[in-house]
Order: sequence, then C-alpha cells, then structure tokens
Amino acid sequence: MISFWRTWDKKKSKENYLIDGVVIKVNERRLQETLGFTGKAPRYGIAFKFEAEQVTTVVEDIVFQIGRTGVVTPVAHLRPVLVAGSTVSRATLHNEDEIRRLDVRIGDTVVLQKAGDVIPDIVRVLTEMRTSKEKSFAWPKRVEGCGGDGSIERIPGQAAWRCVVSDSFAQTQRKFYYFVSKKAFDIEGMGPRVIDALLDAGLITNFDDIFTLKKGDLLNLPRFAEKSVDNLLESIEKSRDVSLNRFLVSLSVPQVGEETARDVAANFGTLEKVMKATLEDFISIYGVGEVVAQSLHAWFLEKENKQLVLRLQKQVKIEAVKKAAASSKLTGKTFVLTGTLVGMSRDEAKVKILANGGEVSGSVSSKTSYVVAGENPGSKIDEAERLGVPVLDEEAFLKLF
DNA sequence: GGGCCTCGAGTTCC
DNA sequence: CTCGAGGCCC
Repeated sequence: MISFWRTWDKKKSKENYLIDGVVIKVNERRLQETLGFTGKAPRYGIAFKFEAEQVTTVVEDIVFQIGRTGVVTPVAHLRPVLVAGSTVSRATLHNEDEIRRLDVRIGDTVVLQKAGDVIPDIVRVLTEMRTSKEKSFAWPKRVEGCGGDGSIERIPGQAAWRCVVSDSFAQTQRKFYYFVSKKAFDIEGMGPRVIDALLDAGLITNFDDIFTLKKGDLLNLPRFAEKSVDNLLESIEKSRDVSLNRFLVSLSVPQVGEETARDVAANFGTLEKVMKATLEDFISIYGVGEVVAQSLHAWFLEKENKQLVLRLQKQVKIEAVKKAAASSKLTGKTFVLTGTLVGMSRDEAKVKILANGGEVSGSVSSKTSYVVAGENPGSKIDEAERLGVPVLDEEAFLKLF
C-alpha cells in the first residue's frame, strides 16, 4: 500500500503554504518495520520534489579542505548569490572526477542549484560565457596544509585523494572537532572555535588532554570568562560517561563511523575485548568486511594508539554493551537458516536472532535447536528430519519473537 | 546591544 | 551549506 503526503515550507503561513513536493510512504506498520531504517533515514518513504531553482554565479576561487581522515576536498568559492531562500557563497566540488566532469575553471560562470533545496550543487559551466581569461584548473600534486611537503595521493579504487602525511595540523584539528561532536563524546559547547582556541594555546595535543583542562588555563583563552569556563568544564564532566560505540567512533579509526562502531561494540561488548581482537574476529562481525577489519586491526596494533586508549581509559568511563540488546528470549538456542524467507532477508533474520540472544550456524547438527525453512529449502531440511531437529516455517519462526 | 559562538534543521552527493 | 535562535562576552 502506498499513500501520498504533501509537504510545505513551514516558514510560510498556513494560508499560502507552498507545496514543495510529495512524500510517498509505505503506510503499513508491519512492512515499515520490515523495511526499517538506514543509518540516517527510514527505508519506507521517499520524497519527490519539484525541479530545483537554478541561478548563475561566478567561481571566484577553488580551495581545498582537509578532513579528519586526510581526504582532500575541493570547494568552489562563489560570488554570493540568492537561491532557494538563502545566499550561497560556497559549494563542494567533491573530487577530481567531478572537476573533470564539469571542466570548471576559476572565473567561470556556472549554473547553481540547491540539491534537495538544501545543498549547493554546481550543475554545469556556461562555456559560452567564457572570456578566455579563465585558466584551466589542474588537479594539484601538493596541497597546502597537508603536512610535510604537502604531497597527496589517490586512494586506490576511490575518487578521493588524501594527504600522504597523516598528522598535519589540519587533520588533527578535524579529528578534535569530531571527537567532541554529537556522534562521539558530545561535549556541549565545545565547537570548532573552542577547539581552535585550545589548540592555539597549546592546551590540547592528544584527545585525553581535554579531560585534564584546568579552570585557570581556560580563563586565559580569548572570550572565556567565568561563566563560559564553568559551563565548559561541566560539559566535559558530563561527557566522561560514554557508550562503547561512541568511544569507538571518537577515535577516528579509518572506515569506522557510527554504524560500524555500533556493530563492533555490540559484537565485543567491552573495549578490552575489542583491543584483543584478531583480524578474524573483526571479519566475523556482521557488517564488517575485510577492508574495515584490516583498518580496525591495524589501528589497535599501533603502539601510539594503544597508549592513547590507555590514557583515555583513565579519564572516562566506558559503559559495556549489555549482552543480548533486545532480549534474551533465544539464549542458548542455535538456528540454521535454509531457503528464501518472504518477509525478510536471511541477514535480517540472523540479526533478529542474534539480537535476541540466539546463535546462527551454517550447518545442521545435533546441537541445532531449530532449522528455519523458507521457500525452496535445501538439503538442510532433510538433515534436520534425520536428526530430529524441529523445523520452523517463517510464520512459526516469527512467533518466537 | 552588537558580535561571536554553538546547535539544530533540512538534505544531497561521494 | 546556510539560517535563525539562544547563550555569553565585552
């Protein structure tokens, strides 16, 4: 079942509201639950919008941003222009390939829109407006701020380039921004400007320095008086209790964001176990493949990282993940899946079982508690009958929850 | 009261 | 990426 919604600009009055698109959602609860969510949004709805307003402006410069993982991102500085309700002066150019695709040059007149009515997006260059004073833009070999001699390298198999040196000031700065952000330690009132001031004053070098800041030091910072300092120290105190997944997120381990951190935390439960994990342990986690496993394993093997974690452990309290997140209904039960399930994928069935304390195995043995058979089951069903293991169809399986 | 800063909202692309 | 609200400094 599909139904239609209208959305409108909430800033406009109800009388002359502006329909800016249509949202189509699956409106059956059960199906919504089956579809679930991605890390960011429900999978059971999608918005269709009218074509975005397009304007033209001039690219005044192209500069580079360095992210916390050292990835270098080109950004166009634009002559400020009003589009879809706000003045836009910058737009990401994403990467080398996008610059090639657009063939954008400094001085070019470009067509700009806001994708989804929010994010500035350069659509194309108006080549007919060229005056031949524009210089074609060559992707650089070095980027200022990258550290060392500024060299950058393209990541094999990816569109991104990253700084060769990994401990540049710019990157450290970004790592700190991320460390204190909502996704990680969530230190209220500690935004980019405050981090910059702390770095400037030499008060923080490593993440754990945040937790040993003294009132006297903070009072010396520009625009920091009694009230600000007390508030900041209080937020830092509050942040000392942290879940394992947010702790993992805070470390800026390459390839590990919120979703992966959750998977890793749920799998190991405690930081000690994560630190002792082998490459195989990481790979065996649902949602973690070879690339991510490799990255995690290498990160925790690094001596400096280990020391950082040990120092952080002295400053914060990491809450272990409670076993069997949803329930322990299926504790001690081992399942084997065969055939195609109608309402969910096999992986989803596995997650459901694990979340309720059960285990999933690949082959039927006397230790198997249940075989779950979907459509066109394989030989596992015969094996189950031979061993006297109960076989559940999808309906019976769902009743367990 | 002006100015600086953080935060949340809305959302896309890679 | 920008805007507006709200807190704090000076």
